[in-house]
Amino acid sequence: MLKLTKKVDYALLALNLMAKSGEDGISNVRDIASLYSIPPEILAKVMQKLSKAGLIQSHNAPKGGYSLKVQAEEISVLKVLTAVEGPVGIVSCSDGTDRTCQQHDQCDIRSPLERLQNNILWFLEALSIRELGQEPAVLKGVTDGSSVFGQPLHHKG
Amino acid sequence: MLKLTKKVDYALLALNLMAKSGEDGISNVRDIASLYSIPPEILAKVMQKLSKAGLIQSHNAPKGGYSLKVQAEEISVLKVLTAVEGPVGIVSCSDGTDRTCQQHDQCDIRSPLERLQNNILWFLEALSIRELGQEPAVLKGVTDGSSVFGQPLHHKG
DNA sequence: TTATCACAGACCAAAATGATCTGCGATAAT
DNA sequence: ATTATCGCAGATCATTTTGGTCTGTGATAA
Repeated sequence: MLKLTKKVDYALLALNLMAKSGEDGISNVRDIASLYSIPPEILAKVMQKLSKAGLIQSHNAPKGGYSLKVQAEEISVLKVLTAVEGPVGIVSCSDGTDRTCQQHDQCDIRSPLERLQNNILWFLEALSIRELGQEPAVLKGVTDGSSVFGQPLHHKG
Repeated sequence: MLKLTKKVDYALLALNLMAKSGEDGISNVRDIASLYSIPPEILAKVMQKLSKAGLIQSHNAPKGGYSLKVQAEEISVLKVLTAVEGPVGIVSCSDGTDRTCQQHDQCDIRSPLERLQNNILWFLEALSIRELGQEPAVLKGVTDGSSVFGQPLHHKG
């Protein structure tokens, strides 16, 4: 529950690798899958979804593969999640998939849960593929205090 | 993906109801299940977990049921989630369940994902059952600006 | 022409989740 | 003491989601 799927993990790993390999670096499915021990067929599907979402550019040819279509800073984790798994919603009622919710009429906790969801989405949108590849030490400098990252788990107690 | 389970939904609904019914209000499974159209057996299990976690107090007798064991302000959504579904982790590697992760050695995105996870957990911990029952208008006053709730979804663009 | 790549979809397996069924134990009211 | 009402416990099954496999097609540079 509240867990990212493996497909998303794979997508993030691949995108992070591509981000590190520079602007026009081309990586193919076979190599990435081999490096991270990912089933090639699965990664292939994931990459296709990222391509359709406009996050990466496909080069369909020998020595081809994929390259980032936009800068790593512009690719948020939320975009990746949405591209791979569809719209994100922590409550089933709020993503339009559950139109037969038995609790809908009596439900009196929707608003706060949706607010909570918006915050999570905001975080996912705020974290870019570029930041994903930063070492903790590097990230630390810009994440203490004002930034949303690196907050303590417990706000009290 | 990233979705709360129905059991958690049920737990939050029940706890919210109990929070509204006052300090020593006792509610039984049958009534709550009936009110929200929840399968009684499911809700029963959920309530038992909440009881074992020390969030509610059981009264095993006729006219019995459950009452809050601690104040609604002290019951965070994270506590509920953990009680009902076990430890929360958005990445499988970080909750100790996946000790055979094929990507572990090569994985270079763990740190930022764990940071992201900590932020989500922090939000879940910051939201209490009491706040869950507040109307949007009521909540709005204390959530604009400094508070973590009610942030805009997009921080840029 | 061919080997290497992406593209596409059907298909199956495993796991998580939701729900049901059955029986037991505690206790207040009668 | 008996009984009806409640929680407690677990095994079991169905459904959905997810992860993975298989087969084949189309594009293109060497």
